[in-house]
Amino acid sequence: MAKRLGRRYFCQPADMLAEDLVGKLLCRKVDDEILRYRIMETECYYGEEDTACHASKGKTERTKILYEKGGTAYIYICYGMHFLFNVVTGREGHPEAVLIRGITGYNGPGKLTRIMKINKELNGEDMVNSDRLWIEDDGCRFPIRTDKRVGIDYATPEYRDILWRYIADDGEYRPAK
DNA sequence: AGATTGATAAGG
DNA sequence: CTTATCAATCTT
Repeated sequence: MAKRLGRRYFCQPADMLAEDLVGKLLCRKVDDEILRYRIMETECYYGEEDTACHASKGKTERTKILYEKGGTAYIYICYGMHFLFNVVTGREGHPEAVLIRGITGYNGPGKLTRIMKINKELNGEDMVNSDRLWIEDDGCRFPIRTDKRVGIDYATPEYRDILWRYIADDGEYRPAK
């Protein structure tokens, strides 16, 4: 039986959640229709000290969402044309989040937001209470492999090379790139 | 390898 | 105000 993830869950550290969210069901309701897709790939962004994290330059109009409580949706436009979707994690006041990079059938962070109609309207949505966007656990588990994060060459070496990308390794899923 | 696309953040 | 940059994707 699938159960919805609550506040306690989202308040765990981002590196733990990034790994644990692989296999969970990302749920989106639009026009009384519920879309459910399984999360197959994530990345962890952790704190102002993580030079790949948007919050590494401190709190701004855009990044203030990262400082919200765990379970908040952080959505922003990348390269002028793609929405990228993150789940804020950890304790309120500490900027950390998990980027959802892939779901079954649609690999790539900009593709899944298009398919699931996730847009900037949902930036700041509280996924613990929302009836538009939430995550469920139906008990599904995958073996996980890790890799370096994608597209963050601007980060300092110790954070550029850290293995904070988590990929479902079920022999089926093939990540983009 | 190149085009696309517009928000964001920093600088004058 | 201007400008460079960007957690990507598609086409050639």
